[in-house]
Amino acid sequence: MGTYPVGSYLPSENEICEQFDTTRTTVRRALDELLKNGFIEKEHGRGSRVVERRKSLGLLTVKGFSEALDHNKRTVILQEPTSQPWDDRIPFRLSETEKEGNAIYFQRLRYVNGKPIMLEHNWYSDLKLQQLKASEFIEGSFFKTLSQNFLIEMKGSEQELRAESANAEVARFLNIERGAPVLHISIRFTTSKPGFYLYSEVYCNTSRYPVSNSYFL
Amino acid sequence: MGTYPVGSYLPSENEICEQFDTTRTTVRRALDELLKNGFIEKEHGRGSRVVERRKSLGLLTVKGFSEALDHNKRTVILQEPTSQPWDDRIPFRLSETEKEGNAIYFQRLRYVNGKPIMLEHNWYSDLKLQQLKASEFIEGSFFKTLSQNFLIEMKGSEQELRAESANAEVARFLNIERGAPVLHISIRFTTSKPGFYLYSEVYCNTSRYPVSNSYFL
DNA sequence: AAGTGGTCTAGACCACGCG
DNA sequence: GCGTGGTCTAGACCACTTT
Repeated sequence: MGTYPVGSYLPSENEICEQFDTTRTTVRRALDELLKNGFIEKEHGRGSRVVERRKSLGLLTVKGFSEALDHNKRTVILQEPTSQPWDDRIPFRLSETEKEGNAIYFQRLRYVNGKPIMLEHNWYSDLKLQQLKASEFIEGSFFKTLSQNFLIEMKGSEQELRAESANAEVARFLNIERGAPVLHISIRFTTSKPGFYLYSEVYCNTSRYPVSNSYFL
Repeated sequence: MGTYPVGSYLPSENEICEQFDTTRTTVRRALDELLKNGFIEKEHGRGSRVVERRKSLGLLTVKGFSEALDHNKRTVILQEPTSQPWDDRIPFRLSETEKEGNAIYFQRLRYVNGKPIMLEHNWYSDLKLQQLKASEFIEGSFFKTLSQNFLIEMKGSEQELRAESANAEVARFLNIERGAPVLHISIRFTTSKPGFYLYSEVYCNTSRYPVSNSYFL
């Protein structure tokens, strides 16, 4: 085991099989993961080559902000998780069971290289998971906390994207002029816990850092 | 074989195996495709349920505009494919072989329900594929043409998204005010033909129709 | 011809939902 | 307990690239 420089080829799938005493199917699943996250490119008949990792925020992948690379990041909690009624802004249909309870809401502001870049509103059902404290977030990451403390993993997401003019609140937090264009992303995360979803409304200043996405297969 | 209404469950994977005389692996690959395209949801221990197809443009998937559902769509060619130097606007690194030749460029304006929604600039290397005529596009689709006439399939895409203010050109074509927020998407499509990429710069009016995306696994 | 990734068959075991 | 989807082993054949 080791580290492979950008541009070099990984061992062939069959060699990796021997090295880790496993099968092609499993090795290929692992390589597909690397492919999807932009670490390698596969070349039919030639091999799998390490490519330079994409820059920019990588927001659109399910991995979440904390795992985006290559930038100095900081997150400020603007609103501790609190129980309150569901918000009209959520553009996804809530399930009946979700609607029976309240929402746990929290708000964060995320900085990249010292500049406020993303304003984030988050909700989840208080019937499915207790109220957490932001100070308990593992390494500041909500996803890591769900994974390690509750064995809840992200399975996927649906997103709607809009270019909008910043309203007063967004402009204030992102330190931009009112009316400046911001990228508004509505996300519904599905999780490994049945019926448990996370909803996020994100407002993003993309003038310095574009949001990136990759799609494979 | 038949059609399954929204909300109903598909036969189990084992039943599908018998029905089509194939194996779990293959059936699961097919179901994962349906999952990724938002037709079904899988529920561990219960089954796979047909869900209502997502609305909105579905632009961010690799499938392309023509396969987005549920809207009346029309495409107008603003600029026939022509050979010209590569454009500075493309934010992706071009390969050395691409830079040796010119680009084939074409421009399209796409309407949804009678309103202009997307302004699209497209480039590909003239060294890798001949110049096509827009009138030869199969069902108006560039991707279908590549697939059926040249056996070139889309394998994936990288995208960068920005919220911007419409400049004069974009405002004119999208019939919006200058300075209004538009979603700017830069796309690099990878294809099954080695070294052959498609580059698109898309400007999208998202005030009526948000752009949607799904991400699974 | 040999080696690579792409796809497939065949079958095992596990985790989850439900009766 | 049983059927479901999730993951894995083991191995075959094909398409593509390189020597």
